[in-house]
Amino acid sequence: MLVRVNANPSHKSVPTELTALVGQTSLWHEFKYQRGTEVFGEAEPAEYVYQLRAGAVRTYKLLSDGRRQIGGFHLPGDIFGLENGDVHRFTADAIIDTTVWLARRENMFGGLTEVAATLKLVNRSLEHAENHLLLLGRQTALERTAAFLLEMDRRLQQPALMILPMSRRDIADYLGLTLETVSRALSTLRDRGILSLEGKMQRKIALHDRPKLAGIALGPHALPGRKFE
Amino acid sequence: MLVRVNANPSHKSVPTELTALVGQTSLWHEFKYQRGTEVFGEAEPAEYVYQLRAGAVRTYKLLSDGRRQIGGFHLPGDIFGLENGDVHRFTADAIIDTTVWLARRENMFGGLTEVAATLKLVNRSLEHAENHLLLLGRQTALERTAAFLLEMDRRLQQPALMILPMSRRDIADYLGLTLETVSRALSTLRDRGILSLEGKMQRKIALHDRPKLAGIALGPHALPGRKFE
DNA sequence: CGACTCCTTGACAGCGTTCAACAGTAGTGG
DNA sequence: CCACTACTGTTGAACGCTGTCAAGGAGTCG
Repeated sequence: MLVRVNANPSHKSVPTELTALVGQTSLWHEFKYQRGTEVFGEAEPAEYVYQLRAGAVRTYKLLSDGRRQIGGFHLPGDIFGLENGDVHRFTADAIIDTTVWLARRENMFGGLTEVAATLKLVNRSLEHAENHLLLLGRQTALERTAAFLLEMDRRLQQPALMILPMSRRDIADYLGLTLETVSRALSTLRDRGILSLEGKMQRKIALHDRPKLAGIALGPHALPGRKFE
Repeated sequence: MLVRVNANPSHKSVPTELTALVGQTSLWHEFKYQRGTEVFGEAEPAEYVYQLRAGAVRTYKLLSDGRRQIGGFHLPGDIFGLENGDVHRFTADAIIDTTVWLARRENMFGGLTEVAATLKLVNRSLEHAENHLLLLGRQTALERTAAFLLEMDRRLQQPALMILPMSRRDIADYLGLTLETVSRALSTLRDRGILSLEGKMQRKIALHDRPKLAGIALGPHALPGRKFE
């Protein structure tokens, strides 16, 4: 039997946003990063804008003793590296083998369309960060895990089988938890029949009850008929 | 004996930013909010830009069961209400009696200078949110409290005596803690000689050892000579 | 096959929450 | 001016969620 697995990345790219940022397509170059390698580092000058073609990227901050907070994951179609201003405020590296298109930021002339397109992207990042704040500050481990799954599900266009590129540790560092707690939360959701963990490495997840998952993500008092983004 | 208490607000206003956003000064109007009243609500259309003249404002999100996450505090000189896009993603209300200058956003013509000034402000909000993420996701109660004090100290221009407008509950909801934990953390810092809590309502704080406080905020492995923003 | 990584699960500990009591202050109205 | 109430903040005690430590299985790679 055939099931839809994740989504076709090419459908997600938004050419309008690209051309608004850097007019000529010819200024974009393809580049590949091996799994685990750094795309850019925190505090480095932000020279390029990236659009992810294939693979996955995580952006994070580190504390001096190694604690890590992942700010977000970038999936095919996403534009990133721009939401940082002139200097990167995060480190970005490839979770799996990754292909990007990149353009020098100096090729952006600072015209109205470019600044407006940048504003739109930065604003989107801000909105994501704001939701992330509520998650980290005020939600339980189970709620965070449910919210993470729903976010990935939405961004992968609700595939029948979701293939996560990131490890349990990555998820934990995104959710402000430990990998053990994430693992336990996923097991709990499995035991409740909301999802099933498939495949040998357990990175394939099938969601069986999205409404119930959303109910968990929104907290105990969220009514069944409630809408969510 | 006289000590410097907080800072003179008027020195903080940045006329350049204001005029870049809305050219004519005449388009700004003064408005007052009583302590506890709402400036704007989440999901409302963002009609105005605000500059805080006096008082203090908190912006926050609520979960359906009442859990609250404060995204930030606005102090005299700050511009806010713009970092939300077309629709407010936070509720904002006055912590104490507050005076603002406001201008209709429709008076912003979307020209290059205005969009560029907006981008700068939104980018600043994003940077703040990103640091907040690390705080909420990966720092302990004592570290969060130390970081909060340093942020306020910096924004009030390191006064000899810091007068906080917000309650322990507000601080807790900003730091993702309970008010009891914040109170205990402050007592711990007092017992260590890093600060003293003064005044009847304990909202006056004098910092005695900023380097040590910074050492706590950055985590156990931060070396003494380390730089911080 | 051996070394390594990734994930799950169990047992236990601890940090922060919850529940509670108490004191001091502000606000209100008589 | 005082009584009354509501609010704010501190502190103590016990609980519980999540972290820590540990073991074991399963997959991958050379």
